[in-house]
Amino acid sequence: MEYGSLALFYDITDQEVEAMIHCFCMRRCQFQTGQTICTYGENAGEVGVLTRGEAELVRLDYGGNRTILERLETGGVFGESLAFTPLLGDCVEVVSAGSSEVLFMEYSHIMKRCENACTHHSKLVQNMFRLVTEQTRQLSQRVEVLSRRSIRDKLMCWFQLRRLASGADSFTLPFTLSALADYISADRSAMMRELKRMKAEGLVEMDGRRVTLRTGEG
Amino acid sequence: MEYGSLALFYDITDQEVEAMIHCFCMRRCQFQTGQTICTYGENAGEVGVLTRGEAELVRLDYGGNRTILERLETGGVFGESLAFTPLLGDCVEVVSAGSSEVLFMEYSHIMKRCENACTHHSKLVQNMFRLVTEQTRQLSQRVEVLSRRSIRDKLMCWFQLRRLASGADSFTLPFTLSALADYISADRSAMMRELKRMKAEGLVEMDGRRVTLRTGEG
DNA sequence: TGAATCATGTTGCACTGGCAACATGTTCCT
DNA sequence: AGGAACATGTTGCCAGTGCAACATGATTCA
Repeated sequence: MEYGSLALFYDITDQEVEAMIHCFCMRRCQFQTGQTICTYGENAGEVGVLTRGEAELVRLDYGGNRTILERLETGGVFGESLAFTPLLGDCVEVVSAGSSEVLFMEYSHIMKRCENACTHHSKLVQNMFRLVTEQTRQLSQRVEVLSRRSIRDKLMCWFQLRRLASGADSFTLPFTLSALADYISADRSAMMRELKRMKAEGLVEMDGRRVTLRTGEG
Repeated sequence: MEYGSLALFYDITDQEVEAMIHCFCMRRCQFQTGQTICTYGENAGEVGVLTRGEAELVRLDYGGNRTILERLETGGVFGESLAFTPLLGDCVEVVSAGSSEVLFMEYSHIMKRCENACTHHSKLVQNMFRLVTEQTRQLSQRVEVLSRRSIRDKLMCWFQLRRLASGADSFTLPFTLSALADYISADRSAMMRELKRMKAEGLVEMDGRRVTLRTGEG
């Protein structure tokens, strides 16, 4: 097992990780498609790392609607203490997409300074920090987009963020148009309509999921 | 100076903080009302702590609109590496509200493990971690609210989060109704209209900024 | 290969909510 | 006390958007 490729264990040797697994009493578990990896509300003090496979952070609200809050790739971390507080009546859980493997650990164990002040321990904390910071960045970008009033403004805002990230006026959507509608929290058909208008006005060009912005730095 | 009361320095003695100030080459600065404490884009590697006073994280977009992204109290931390990436053409800055004092430090200094593996250093990292985690929670709540389609749903979602936080069906708005409209990213007058309807339907009661929810755990 | 499921694309209709333009109450500053 | 600046409250108008209900192409699975 190469742990080094996982962001959480960056700059920590596999031996050190093995030592921590033992020292922190981490649990390693396997999951299959559709299996619930964890349910928020239970084991709130636990943090998980996806060491293999993919998973989805989904919410089931009391009306039965299913929302994908986040898609987790290998290396992704999750845990109630890290982010989402479910609304009363809602249920948030991490579900395995395909076969996956997860390493569970106690949040308090990570944060508590251990007696022997091991180097890898503080590296772990720093890595965790980097991951949470990155998530914060993602979230504030989403807030940025969602706080626009119109579908057009939301799209333009998001496109500009993508352009900034890609460094070029052309970039490829990282997910489907339906998912984009979810992301900007708009009706899909209304979004399609607006996209069509924007294309007609020459604001953007689109070829499948390839987007080209035709605006100055607005 | 009692640093212990600041969340960033929790569980670190004032002597240790003083030592770190020296060791990390932190800069201490004073500001008056309206003075710019820092501008995102410059000194991206710096983190600041508000050791006295209050400040606002504001955005000026290219159209000249001014948005308050966050209000910082004493103990608040800010820094580009922690959150917001300004859109191209936008300008994000921290502005002092009243007289304030700020301690600046290098992000890399905090994260880099120092040679002498000092205890207070890793405590600092842990505290910083807690702060960022808390911010993540705030942001995901805001996303939660903003992703609702209608003003009514946004309000109800936010009210329910407040209820959850306060533990009672009654709670007081932490800011003005105008600011609430900004928070849910809706037109103020439209929000007032919707609030009136909700009151008429008996969903909520309002007396000034005192809100009472009249619903089961929806 | 056929069926099922999903993504994309389109349109009509109804209504929400953004905008502008007010009035009044409250707070704060000089 | 007078006035500026702000918070609250209200209304008419209508563009934009959500919703429902389709059609068609793409992908997946048995």
